Amino acid sequence: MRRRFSDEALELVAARFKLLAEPMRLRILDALRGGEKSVSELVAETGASQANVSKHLNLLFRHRMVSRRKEGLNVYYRIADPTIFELCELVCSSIEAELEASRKALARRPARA
Amino acid sequence: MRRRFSDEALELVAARFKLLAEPMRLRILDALRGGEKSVSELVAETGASQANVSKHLNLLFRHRMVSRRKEGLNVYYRIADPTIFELCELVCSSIEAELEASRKALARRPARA
DNA sequence: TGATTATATTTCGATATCGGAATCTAGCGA
DNA sequence: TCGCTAGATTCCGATATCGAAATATAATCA
Repeated sequence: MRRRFSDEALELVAARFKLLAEPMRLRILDALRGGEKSVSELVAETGASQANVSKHLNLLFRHRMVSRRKEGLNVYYRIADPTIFELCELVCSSIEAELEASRKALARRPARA
Repeated sequence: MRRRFSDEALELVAARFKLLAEPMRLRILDALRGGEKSVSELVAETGASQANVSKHLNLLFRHRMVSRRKEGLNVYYRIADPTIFELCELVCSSIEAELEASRKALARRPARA
């Protein structure tokens, strides 16, 4: 039981991953890729309800993944942590590798059962 | 609602992140950093129950994050997807940045309230 | 074959979190 | 001041998943 990481450290890392473990949050983050957007724009772009988008944005904000700026009635959100996209790219290539492996495993199956 | 990613693609990416969003799985993966280990070794090293370790390993295996080798009564697991560690390093530095930002925010508070 | 050991699987209760619906709040304009 | 609009918050039911406990399976050995 010799441990490289403390429980708290692991909790922090896991919490970070958990933020990205939600399709809708990923969609929101992707929508922000091009620059800041208001909540309504994000609602329009994601197809989710306003309440939902707002909740997700708040969560991301509390973890400093996005930052925000108020202008009149609107609130504009933008990506605060650019490592997000590196993470997603790594995961994407990892998934491609996994799918490719699955494909090959299927192809390796005896031609005539 | 112009979308860069399909729903399925986002589900896949989110599922991948979800795998890493569990402290115990991170601990197991970290234990495998040095090379393959048997289930009992992992149980000893993580302090979790055998059933739990087994379940986590199975989940990781089904997603091809680890692979395994049977030898007699033992089953040896090893990391199959090395991008895991890159992911964790990115997240760690991102967390450090977040904590540093929080620290500075605190320090910026008026000296005498 | 029967016992033992390593691992896997199933069941279960507790907990977390998503999305929907309704409501609240703040800022702007008439 | 009133009403409208953008966004935030609260409450709720449904669903997922963790860990614990018990049990099952499989490989080895006596």
